Amino acid sequence: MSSSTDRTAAATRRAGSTKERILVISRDLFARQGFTGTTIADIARELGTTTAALYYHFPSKADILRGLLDGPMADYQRILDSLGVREPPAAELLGVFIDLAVNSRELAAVIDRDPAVLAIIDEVLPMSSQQLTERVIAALAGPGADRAATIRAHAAFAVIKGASMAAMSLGGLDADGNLDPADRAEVLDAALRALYRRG
Amino acid sequence: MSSSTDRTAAATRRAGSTKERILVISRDLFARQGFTGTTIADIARELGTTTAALYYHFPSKADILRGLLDGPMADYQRILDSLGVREPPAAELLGVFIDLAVNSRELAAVIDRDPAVLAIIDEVLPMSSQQLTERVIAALAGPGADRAATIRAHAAFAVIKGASMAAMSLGGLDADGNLDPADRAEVLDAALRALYRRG
DNA sequence: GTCTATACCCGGATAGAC
DNA sequence: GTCTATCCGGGTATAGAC
Repeated sequence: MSSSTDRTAAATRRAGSTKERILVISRDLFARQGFTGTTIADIARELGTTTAALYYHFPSKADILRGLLDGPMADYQRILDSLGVREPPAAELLGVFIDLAVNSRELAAVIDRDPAVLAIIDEVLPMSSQQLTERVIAALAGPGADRAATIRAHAAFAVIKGASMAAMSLGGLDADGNLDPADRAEVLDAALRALYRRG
Repeated sequence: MSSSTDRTAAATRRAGSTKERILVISRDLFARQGFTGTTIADIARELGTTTAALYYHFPSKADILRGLLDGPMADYQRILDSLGVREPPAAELLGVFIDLAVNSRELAAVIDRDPAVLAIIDEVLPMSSQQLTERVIAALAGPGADRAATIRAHAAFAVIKGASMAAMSLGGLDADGNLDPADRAEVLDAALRALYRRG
């Protein structure tokens, strides 16, 4: 939520610049119909212009997606980098990922739903998105994790994604777009229980 | 399976009928590239024929998908129906879903990844696929479940899908395509811990 | 910055011969 | 059952006027 807010005052008119409006509209449509399932005609219609006008602001459909992704991607990258410096406790790391999932909720669904999106991401990323996930799993599973611990790490990660999405669609967001603290705690606890065996 | 199977041993070569080969090839390609990301030409190439030949066996691309889905769909439906008769303990229900996830592993990814697939499914189904999921969540959460219990049910369901996929990609399948019993137990335990609060 | 018009391609599907 | 040839629609993108 830090990187995505550094807009210049000039670029921020009352309703936002056209470029920003396009991003907002696209984010919404991508979330509902997927990236491939959304046409630039859809976006243009919502924007109230023609498709040609869109291309004045963005050189391609893929660039619109990139514009949407680079905020969350930077956040993700920052988390990954911090893992190299110190190993945070699992509870903290899981909490960070809940917040990331909530902040990029419209994109979260799109990302691991559309193979075309994965291709675009991998095009930009230093490492493949699969490697990215593996890095997180490794951090959750801890050093020298055996097969069972790795599976549990995947389980915990799945809880983060699945249960926070569920909480949000159950109406767990306040006016500012933050997850209800009780819901957040519930998700976090479930993830931690999945991660650690009893006893 | 009486009259249709004794039809000319010639039609049933060692590798199976052309129709079956198309299904196998398609399942594979859909899993790797997604449904929308796979073209009829892709399938035809793999099959060693032209696209026109494909249309002798299937009237449309969507029908190929339907051919792949109706097996797992029937399984799913059977589970749903059994819920009406008796409420199985959560551990049993979760176990059933692990096996379903494993048996339809190539399709599992396709199903909740491609919006186009959801549309095709909803076209055939008596209830929407969203309602289907809700039905399972309700069964897992138990009668009179509050908000927190519902979130935990989603968490457990997410573990089933995420962790069994992970176990499989870690090489947890034997020659017969069954999940390693130890892995299965690990996934099931994690799901149960996610579902039930400690104490 | 936005328009009209259109090029261009690709994917699904069909016609009809063999 | 499979082929060649082709249609058709829709989707991205561009040209050029205003």
